[in-house]
Amino acid sequence: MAYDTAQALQGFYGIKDDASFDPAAGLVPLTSALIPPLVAQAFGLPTLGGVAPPPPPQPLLQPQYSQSLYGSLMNPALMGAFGYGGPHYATAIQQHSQLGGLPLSYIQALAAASQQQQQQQQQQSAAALLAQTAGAFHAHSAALAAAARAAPSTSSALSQPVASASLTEASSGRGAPLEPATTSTTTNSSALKAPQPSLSASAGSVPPQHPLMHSLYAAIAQQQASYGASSAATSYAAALGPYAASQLHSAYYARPSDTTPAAAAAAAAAAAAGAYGYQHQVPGAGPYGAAAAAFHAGYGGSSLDPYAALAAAYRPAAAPSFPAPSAKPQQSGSFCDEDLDDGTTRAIKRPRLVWTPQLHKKFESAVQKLGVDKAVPKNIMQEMNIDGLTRENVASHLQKYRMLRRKDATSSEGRDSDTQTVGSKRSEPDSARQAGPVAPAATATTATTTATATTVATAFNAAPTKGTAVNRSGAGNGGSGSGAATGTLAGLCGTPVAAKS
DNA sequence: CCGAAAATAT
DNA sequence: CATATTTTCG
Repeated sequence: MAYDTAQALQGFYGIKDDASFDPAAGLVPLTSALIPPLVAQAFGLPTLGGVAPPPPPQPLLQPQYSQSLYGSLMNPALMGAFGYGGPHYATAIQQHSQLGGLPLSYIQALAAASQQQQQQQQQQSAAALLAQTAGAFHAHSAALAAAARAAPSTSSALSQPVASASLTEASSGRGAPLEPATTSTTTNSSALKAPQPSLSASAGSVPPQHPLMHSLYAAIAQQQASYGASSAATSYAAALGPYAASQLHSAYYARPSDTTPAAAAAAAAAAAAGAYGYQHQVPGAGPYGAAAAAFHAGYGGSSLDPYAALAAAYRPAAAPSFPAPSAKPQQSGSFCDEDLDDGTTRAIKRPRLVWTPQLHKKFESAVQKLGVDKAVPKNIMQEMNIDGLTRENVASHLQKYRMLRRKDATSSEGRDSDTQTVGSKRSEPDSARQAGPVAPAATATTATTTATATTVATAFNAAPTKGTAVNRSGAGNGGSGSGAATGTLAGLCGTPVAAKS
């Protein structure tokens, strides 16, 4: 029988009650199958495939502490802020972690997971491995950015991602190093080159770097070299292109409010998990992490990525995310506009918005709140008040929404219609004083509330991809009907916004 | 700014 | 290939 990831995870989670392992605390377990040997090696971890390290009885770390370490480990910038290299830091690591400075809890997670996925890992083909490696990179960047997002006093400076900055600068090839693969067909050639400079750059020009990071980059570089000519390199490179992009993006998503180490860890973990296709929606995990993951998942989508499917499948379950231009007007400008630096940096495309159920819910209620005739993009957008959401986004969604409604109305409500006119909405059932030019849809839409609502909702919530029936288990919030999810929503709405207008 | 249709991305 | 989202256009 097929290996049940959901079950495995569940079992995994069941093992501990300790806060250190509580996903809600921000530590999302990464299973061994998800951790490429390469990474393990770079981090000085014992080979996970072989000897499964016995899961230590109890975590020694204070959850918060481990999270901090985790976060800092993944983020050079953060480490700088933490005064990495200082005696305090060193001591802390030495004292609390036995393996390469990784938080014990993290290691434990790997260990536990490895026991369960050992088999699988052994069977992985070279291709899968490759894809994984790429995925790891991706995950790393996601985590990196996510962590950076919460860097204590650095957050504001993050609008100009440290790493990415050096990446772009160093990769003097003003060509299109960071180009996130414009056309799928042209991806190959250009993408093949992109990663090269990126790697060397990040390895060399990021000042305060944790030794482990060096190892990682070194290992990856090495790996890359060995794959250099093979066709496989293509996929690897392709996967790496997004690496740069995702890093830049997530940095832009930085939110001033999200500055606690815990949040950082949560975000980092979630992001990493997401990048791996493990959009395991953990209750309480920072909405930002989830959001980031959702976005990043979109970038991991190499057809060779074994986890791409999962990522896709999970995407809708994640908290809605938006390229938050940030609350600060001064910085917000830099978002979608191209950096004028010196031509080395290219404009970054705003990531595709994913209309998650939560987001759609907001949209819907906004539409209801406003009347039929007031429900136009701009108003809806304002009503929703979601950071980073653009009018275009709404307009588009509205178009689709109306389309569905119309279709639905006509098909299921042919004659008796109005019976349901129920006004779950107030404010203008009869204010149809708009005899004018208005849309023909108006009438149809007004009625059928209930009937269509369901259908529409369904249509909107339907998961995009097929495949992977795998776990959706723990997540649970994918459902449309159920309430909850409020927490996430709360996290979503934040500062008013922006985007360029 | 709106809405529809074309173009892309997934 | 079908959809979801983004862009373009009137």
